[in-house]
Amino acid sequence: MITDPAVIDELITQFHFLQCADADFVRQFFGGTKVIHLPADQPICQQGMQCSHLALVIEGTARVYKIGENGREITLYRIGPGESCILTASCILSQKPFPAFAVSEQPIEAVIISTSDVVRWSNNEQAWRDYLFRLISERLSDVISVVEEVAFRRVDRRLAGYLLQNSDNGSNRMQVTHQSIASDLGTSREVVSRILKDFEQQGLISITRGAITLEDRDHLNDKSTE
Amino acid sequence: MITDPAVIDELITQFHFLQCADADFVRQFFGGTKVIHLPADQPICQQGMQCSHLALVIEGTARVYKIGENGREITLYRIGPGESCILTASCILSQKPFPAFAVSEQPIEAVIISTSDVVRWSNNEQAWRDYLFRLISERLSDVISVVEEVAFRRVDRRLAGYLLQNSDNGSNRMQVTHQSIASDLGTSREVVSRILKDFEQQGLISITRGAITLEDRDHLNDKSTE
DNA sequence: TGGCAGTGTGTGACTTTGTCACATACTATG
DNA sequence: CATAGTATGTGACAAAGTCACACACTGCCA
Repeated sequence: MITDPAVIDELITQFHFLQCADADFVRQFFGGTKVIHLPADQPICQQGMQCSHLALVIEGTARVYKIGENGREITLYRIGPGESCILTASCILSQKPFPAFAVSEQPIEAVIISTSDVVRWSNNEQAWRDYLFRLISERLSDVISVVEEVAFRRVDRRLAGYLLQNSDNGSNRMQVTHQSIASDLGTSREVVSRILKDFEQQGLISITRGAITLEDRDHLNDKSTE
Repeated sequence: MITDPAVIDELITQFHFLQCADADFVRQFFGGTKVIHLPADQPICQQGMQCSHLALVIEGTARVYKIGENGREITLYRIGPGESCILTASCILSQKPFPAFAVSEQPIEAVIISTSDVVRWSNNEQAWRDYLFRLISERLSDVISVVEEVAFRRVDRRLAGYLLQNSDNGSNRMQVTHQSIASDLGTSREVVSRILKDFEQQGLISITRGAITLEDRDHLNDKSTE
């Protein structure tokens, strides 16, 4: 049961379906759910698990990823505020095991919904169902983009794009390890290190332990698209 | 408008949602749709297109794939009888352009549904919405599997598995070009040719122009999992 | 019936990417 | 300030992708 008016307010602004839904559903929603907090770097879902709850993220982010036989990882997509782990929903409704892993990256505040509510609302509440459908469509697009990336684009170009996207546009700095980049891109740490060193020698970035600073966004952009 | 009782019968057996839906919807469905026929190897969707119709496949198959900058292709999934191009539905409902290509492989018989019907039924008819949701969930799983394959598995192993899955289990024969295999796996023709020749020299398969015969399924299976 | 276009396959040289086995360097903490 | 844990560097090699061809098979038409 959620009663804190501040939380209720925040939820209503972040989750559009609560605005579209009828009052009865909204009452049910706040009556049957609760807010949880999760520290950073906690495993959320294990591959093969049966999902017992669905989480709607209010604050923080999670990363959904695959692990290969060799132990390498690749990020499928991230879940941020206003979103939810749609794979979980999909698993609940199709009663299949979760096909990937998920961990919290920043500390997470989320609404927890039981499987029975997920199923019941999916049957009864159009706004809720639209929300799920839209989200899963977006994930499908995301994952298709990942396929395109790994199947066709060279690692150095993907890496250049990655740096541009994930660095603070003002300070041009980002706190990351080569390993974490490799895990996002689905390649190995050594490859990332090599290419980064290349970029550094070309004056595009500078590298320190645990952080990278972009020195020349323009040429990096050329690299990423060339 | 669909009136042929044989077609109606076939549709009802193949599309489960027509059995769950209420009589009124079923009447609407057959009243507002029509059956089309499409020869093999016809483009169905182009990347970037706005989808104007949704097709439910009765007979035949289609291939949904991505094309990379270099012209290489990779198959995301196939659409068979009882299924539909869920990406189309997703595009219709989220009003985004289609993010891939689709072509017919065998000649296709399909039911065509207008976007307005897709949207209206999604709002009103639970059986229909469940059908779409289940299908899109499956596609998401499919595409996640593709990511896993291309990101982590070696091409020779993937190819061995591909041969086992796509050959006739009785005759052990399959009619394919190396190029078409490459396009499914997301690699290049040369790589496929080289590995196939390897397999042939090991006595696992025999190769003729446009066809492959499996000679030793057991060892091929070892190859695919080793 | 021989030539010819279109399609399918083979090959070698080279680049890029992934793997393995290390060495080295930085950082926090007791 | 020693040391364990984490982060990065490196060289040798294997796997995969690219490029520029050569060559072979098939169907068709003059």
